[in-house]
Amino acid sequence: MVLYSFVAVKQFEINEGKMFNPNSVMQLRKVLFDYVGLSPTGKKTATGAISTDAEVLEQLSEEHPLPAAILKVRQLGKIQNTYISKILPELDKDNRIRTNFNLIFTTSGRLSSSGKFNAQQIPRDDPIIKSCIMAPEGYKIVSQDLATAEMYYAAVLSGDVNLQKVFTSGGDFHSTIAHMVFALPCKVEEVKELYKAERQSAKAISFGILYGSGAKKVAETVTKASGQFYSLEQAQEDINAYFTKFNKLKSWLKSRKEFIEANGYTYSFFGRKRRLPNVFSSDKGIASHEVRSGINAEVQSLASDVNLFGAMATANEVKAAGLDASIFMLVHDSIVSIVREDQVEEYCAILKRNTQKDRGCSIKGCPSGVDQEIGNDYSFGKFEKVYEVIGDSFSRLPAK
DNA sequence: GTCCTAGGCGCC
DNA sequence: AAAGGGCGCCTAGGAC
Repeated sequence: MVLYSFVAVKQFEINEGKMFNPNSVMQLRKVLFDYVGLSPTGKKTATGAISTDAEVLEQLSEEHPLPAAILKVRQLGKIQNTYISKILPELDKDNRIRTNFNLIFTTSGRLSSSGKFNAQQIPRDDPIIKSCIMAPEGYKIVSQDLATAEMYYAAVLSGDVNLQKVFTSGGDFHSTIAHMVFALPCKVEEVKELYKAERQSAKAISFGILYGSGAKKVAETVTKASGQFYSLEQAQEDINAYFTKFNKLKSWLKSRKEFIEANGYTYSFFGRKRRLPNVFSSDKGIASHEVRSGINAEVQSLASDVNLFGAMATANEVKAAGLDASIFMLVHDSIVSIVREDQVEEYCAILKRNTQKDRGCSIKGCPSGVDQEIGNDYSFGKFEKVYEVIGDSFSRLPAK
């Protein structure tokens, strides 16, 4: 194993009298900062200790090859321990694995999944793992998700007509936003290649709004996603431009913040109460965190509820029509089903219609978009270029 | 052996 | 001024 040929690791093992365990954060800190002599990046954990997370290791890998080796150990270990070695031993006699979908555990109204196998954290870009979920002979797997669901409902709730226009105009969501916000002198379809950085900026800001993040986080996200340094000042400038264009969204966010701060709770569109007592905390950090949670809850709850209503309505209609189709997973904004081959077309139409139904929270004349995929397994045939060969070994390629 | 926290990381 | 929302599971390490 390459890891154990590093001088620093050998020295650690001699001095500490034990084998280096790369999964131990405490041991890793010693090796990186005491034995290799790297300088901490400044990033700290929640409790104030020196962080060794993926972002830190990526940064440190510019100084020394060891951090990259640790990253590799973590990536492979995650897949091995969490997925591969979990699935086979937990199979029932019918070769299926059964999990829990918890209906009342989350504050937003989303389901959660737990037990033998968390069905809501299957690696999205790993076709090997995803292809383990197979339809039986004569059946297909149908997966449908709501396109940019939370931004759609942010547009509905805020009543921001400019933001709603992004959905009525069709086209790639983040490209359209970038095109509008930065007044890009090209067609929307050209944004993806001509104005990559602007699109990434728009995307990061959109996500940032849903989560309540600021310019610092936006700058970090864009820098990481683009591989190009993107300054705090640039991020702030872009955020300002964003809110200039979507000023109704801005005022809605502000009014929700004020309501939450004044009342210590909020209600989602369909009437789910979210209690937020920490807004009254004297700790400003805790109080502002609570406000971010509250604003996010309104959007997340609505998007989730719409998906759940769509799933229930679909199940009812499927039952009434006597179709051989059943939903076996819900992943927050997606519905995954198993459908008899000859009924897939009919099923997809039912699913789409029931999901896009106007429940009093749609943009007029523009239902939320849905994306459907159909396949023999959950990888939907995305199998190419999973491995590369390195010498006499092989390595998993980075996802997408 | 069980339970807990910390740190990290998979998903939306 | 700054502020990343919601989950569950992995291992390490320590308390009991």
